[in-house]
Amino acid sequence: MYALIDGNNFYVSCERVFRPSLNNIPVVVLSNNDGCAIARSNEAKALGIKMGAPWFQIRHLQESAGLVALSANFALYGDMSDRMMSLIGGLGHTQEVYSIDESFVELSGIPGDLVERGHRMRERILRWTGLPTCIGMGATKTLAKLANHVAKTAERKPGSYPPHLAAVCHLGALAAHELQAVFAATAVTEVWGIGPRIGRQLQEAGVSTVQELTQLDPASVRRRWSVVLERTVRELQGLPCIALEDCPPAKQEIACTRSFGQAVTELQPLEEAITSFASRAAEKLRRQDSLAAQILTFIRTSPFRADRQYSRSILVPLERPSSDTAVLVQAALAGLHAIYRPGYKLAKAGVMLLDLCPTSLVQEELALAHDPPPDRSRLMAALDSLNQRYGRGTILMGSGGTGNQPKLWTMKQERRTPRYTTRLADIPVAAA
DNA sequence: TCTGGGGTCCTAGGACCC
DNA sequence: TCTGGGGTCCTAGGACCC
Repeated sequence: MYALIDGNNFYVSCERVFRPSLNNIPVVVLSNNDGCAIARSNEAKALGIKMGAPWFQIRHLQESAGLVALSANFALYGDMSDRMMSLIGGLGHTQEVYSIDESFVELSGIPGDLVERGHRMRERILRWTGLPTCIGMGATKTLAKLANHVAKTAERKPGSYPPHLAAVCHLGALAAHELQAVFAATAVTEVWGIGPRIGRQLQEAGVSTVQELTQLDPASVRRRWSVVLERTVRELQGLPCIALEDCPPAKQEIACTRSFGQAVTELQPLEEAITSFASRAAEKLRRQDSLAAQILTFIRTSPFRADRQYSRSILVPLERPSSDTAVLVQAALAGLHAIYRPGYKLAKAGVMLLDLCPTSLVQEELALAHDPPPDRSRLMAALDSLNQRYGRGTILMGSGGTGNQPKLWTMKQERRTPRYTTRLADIPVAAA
């Protein structure tokens, strides 16, 4: 038995904890670069704002409907997430932190009324962190996800499901006819693992509700679609096919990519950007104690513009696996020089570290032709601790440009709230 | 004017091996 | 005249997730 707990409209809810004036009004949180809406309050959803809606298309709602938009404040959301996750751990034996706002919890053998336990957990999270949540429970992870969808929808849209399923929904506790009614009232596109593409194909095959999906034969689903969809069908039928991952595996690739605040055509600002992306990626790599054997650099124009398009990437193999910022930056810049062409309005660039392996498993080599490169792991450790203590960007590679002058390529963040919980200077002051 | 970032898994097809 | 079968590894691309 599994539970899935997630924060309602998570980023918006984090902002509301520190700015109660945002309660009961339409609020969206914008993606990096203030590009599009990535979180919406219920009031914003009611205005018809879709997930991912470009900001320039909805900004008129500021005047006409009192919409408030905020730039994403990931330092705040990450810290609020840590607080919420540590509470959620108390719900069962093992916990998988699935995303910034979701956890699966294994519930087998937990005595007592699970629905009541779920309601108590919601109340505790709300009282201790200020964050509203919903909880779904079921025999498999896919059913728990589905139950969570039912819990949220029943709360937000009265009449869509029986009211006693709001906020906490345990599919395993329903009578058979009640479960079938829930399945019949839910579209296949709400199922975890079914995206727009497969959803369309299912509907063309006459399968539009979860109830119809659960009646398909898994083997035929595998032949017609794939083993992935077969697992989804079996999970909906109650057979666990996806295990809980209580200790997250090391990443197999690490990326740092950004859209620019404004178009870039010159090489020099691109070098600064690529330097900073590679440095940041190297930092993440060292945090998981791994080395990269290849690095990919890419640049591209905006596919939304009518301008001449340019999009290229290049994979640069390293002589030996490394997590050294200088080595990775140098390789990334070599890649950039190979693919850069003047005259294009570039909108985005990025760096990806590939072919990762744990530092402890790296293949040693015979020093035949020349001496091995100097070991700079202590230098990197010092760099990381300085940047952690005094703030990101305290120590930079020279090709990243000096920290003082404003950079045209950095992203737009015109509406970011303070880092209330992670910077001393930003801690809110309570008036007496 | 203006459209995010960071991941995973699966499959098909080519190259190569014996 | 007549040219196999079985396997692995790698890569690119598709689909999905939040």
